[in-house]
Formats: sequence, C-alpha cells, structure tokens
Amino acid sequence: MKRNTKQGEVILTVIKSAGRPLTPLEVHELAVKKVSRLGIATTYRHLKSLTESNQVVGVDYPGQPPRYEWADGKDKVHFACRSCDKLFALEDTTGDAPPAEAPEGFRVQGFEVMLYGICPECG
Amino acid sequence: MKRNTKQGEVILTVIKSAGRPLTPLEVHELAVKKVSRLGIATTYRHLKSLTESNQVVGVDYPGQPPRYEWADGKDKVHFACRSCDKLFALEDTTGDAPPAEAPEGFRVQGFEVMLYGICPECG
DNA sequence: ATGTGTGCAAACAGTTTGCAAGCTT
DNA sequence: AAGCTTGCAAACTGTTTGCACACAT
Repeated sequence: MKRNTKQGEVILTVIKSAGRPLTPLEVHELAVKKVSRLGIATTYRHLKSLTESNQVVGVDYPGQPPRYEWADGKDKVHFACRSCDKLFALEDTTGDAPPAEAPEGFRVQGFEVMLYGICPECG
Repeated sequence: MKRNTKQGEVILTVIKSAGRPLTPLEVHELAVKKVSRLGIATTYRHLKSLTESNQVVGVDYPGQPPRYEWADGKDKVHFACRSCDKLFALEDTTGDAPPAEAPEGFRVQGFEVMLYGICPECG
C-alpha cells in the first residue's frame, strides 16, 4: 500500500482517532461513513499492510475477535472488562508490576503478560 | 461435560502435560494418538467447556491461531518468539515490571500487558 | 501509460451445530 | 433406561483471493 488513496487515508484516520482497539468490522463501519461503497476486503487489506508496516498493532483477547489500534511506539497496557467485554487502552503507567497498573475504578481480577522478542534457540 | 469419558480424559491430559499453550489442532493431533477416531468437533467442545470451567485458559497472540493451556491458578507471563513464532510459558517471576521478567537467553523487544477485571462503568 | 488499489463475489479456514448412534450413569 | 457425549457432515463466521476496472503516479 504505497499509494495515497482516499480509502487508505480514511482507514488510518479511523484507527488513529479511535483511542481504543477496534475490530475489523468496527473499522469498516466507521470508515464507510466517509467512503460509502468501501469494501470489507479493502479494510482487511489495509489492516494487514498497516500491521506489517508497524503503524498499527493487533491486540487479542481470547474468545473475542481481533482488534487493531494505532501504534504510537509505546508498549501497551490493556484492560478487558469481563462484564461488558469492552477493551480499554490504559495510559502508560508507572512501570509497576501488572496488578498495580490499573487506574482507579478498574477492579483487576487477573492479568496476562505477553513478551515479544527472540528466544534462546533463535537468538 | 459432566461425564467421565475416555475422550475428555485424554484431552485434559494432553493439555496438562504439554507445558506450553497448544492450538486446537495440536491438542487434537496429540489426543488422536490415544483415541483414534476422535473427531475435531469433540476437541473443540472440550476446549470450550474446559475454558468455561476455568480448568484451561486461552492465550492469544495476534496473527496466530488461538492456544490453550492448563490453568494452574497462577497469572501467566508468556514469551512469543518473533522468529520461530513459538510460545513459551515463563515461570512466575519476581513480579518485576514486564521488560525485566524474561529469564536469561530471551531477548525482549516489546511487551503487552492484558489486565482482566471489571471496568468503572460495570463495577 | 503503467501498474497499484478497489469492489465484488467466490473461495477458504477455523469453528460450531444438527443428528443418529454409543456410552456413562 | 435415560440422557449426555460422540463422530460425522453440513452450516457458519471471519478472512483471503481472483478478477476486471478505476485511479494515483
């Protein structure tokens, strides 16, 4: 995706301004408001290419559809509500160990840490 | 899944003794060795029910199939290798903040923290 | 003018469901 | 005997791909 198209611009803008991770369907629904006739396949194609170029990152929450959010370079802390299933992107916190990282009002019941990198066999 | 069947027993044993998160296909392939004629649907049915009863937890890694692992009650730290795409379940560490949690030999390039709980609106 | 990006529809992969038969209780 | 569980195949959902046309370069 190296050319400037209306579709690409709108899709990126939607993700950038969402402030939380969106599912492919949500991205598409929001983007269609600006470009009617936008095909779902185009949305998927852009999500893939934006992910590959690291402008967008995928966030997965078991048992739920994948979500995508703007990659601002910072590592992320997310909060998944077990009641409403919404996903929140939390502000970069103090760097405390996980259970302490949620702001007031969020009741943490458990956490999962995923580290990315190179394993001993591959390194 | 309240009855004791050969299939259920084998599937749980496979997950318990894997020591790392397995995809549904991996679970099925390993279980078939003990119960030939085991249907893939049965594997999915047990994964779902084991997850619902919290004996097993799902671990997702964007762009990869879902994985399931034995839930021993502890919160988990996982390491995803960007070269071979394998997933490792790391020992429960010191409780340090994420970048410091990997044992020697693992080169951490980034991390993702997922907190589970109840959000302010639902709480 | 060239060739990438798009929309559409068809193809796909992974997961779920309906059903008759088998097994556990 | 009652009814949960299984295997099979068909149905579904979410994602990808082939193709002809449109548009950015």
